[in-house]
Amino acid sequence: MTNPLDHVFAALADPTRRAILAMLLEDDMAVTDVAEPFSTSLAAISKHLGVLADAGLITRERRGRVIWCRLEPDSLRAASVWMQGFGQFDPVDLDAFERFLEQELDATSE
Amino acid sequence: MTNPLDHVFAALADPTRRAILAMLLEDDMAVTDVAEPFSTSLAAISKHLGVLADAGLITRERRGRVIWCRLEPDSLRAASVWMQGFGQFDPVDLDAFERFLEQELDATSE
DNA sequence: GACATATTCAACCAGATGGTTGACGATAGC
DNA sequence: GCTATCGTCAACCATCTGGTTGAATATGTC
Repeated sequence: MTNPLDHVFAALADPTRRAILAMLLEDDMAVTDVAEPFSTSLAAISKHLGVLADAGLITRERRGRVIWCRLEPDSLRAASVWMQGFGQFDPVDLDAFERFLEQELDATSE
Repeated sequence: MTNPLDHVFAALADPTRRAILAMLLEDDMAVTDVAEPFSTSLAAISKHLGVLADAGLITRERRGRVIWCRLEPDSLRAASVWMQGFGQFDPVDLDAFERFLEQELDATSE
């Protein structure tokens, strides 16, 4: 009834969550470390991580006291295929991608 | 403050709106014709079209009594670049895209 | 001008969303 | 066992969202 794409796109619609994904692109992170650069509460970030996990965009694994978050890029495949089908865009332009990430991270820290 | 990507992804998060975009992929359409296959009210579809227009995904042009809706695929480019940057996915797989569209349109008519 | 068609607007409603704070459960270290 | 740390849960709040219905606006036709 609810399409997986619903959850993926809804998860991506929030700038905080996109910033979190960008951070996880670098490396796996503990929840506390994910929350550190944001001015919102840890509980709010925990909720965001829940939304990302429900969409399949990340997985969380407890190791001792710490819960590690890992990006699951394959979960974006369906959504990416959907969008490419509309635009028939050029192949991956990583320079443009870098620019977007910087722009978004700047906006986050404002 | 609000990123354009926010609006694009939020617009794509709704299955009715994705179905509308798929319909417009075929050809430009009048608002009434867009609404026809859906069981919701015309006013609801009009709101969806407003969301899509705000995100830049469609444009609307009045010609006489009728307002024509046109897909603006270029507006997906930024979002597509963002996603491809994460997944480094294969180039466009149009077969997979067709399957998604069919799946979504089936779900819409249920 | 009167009427029909096409579309939006306004007011409303129920439910989701993103945020907060404070309490709670789980684990590590002393 | 006590205590500090990591993270979630629960309750609450304001705002957004997707839907409705009925009125309003704009255009075409007679």
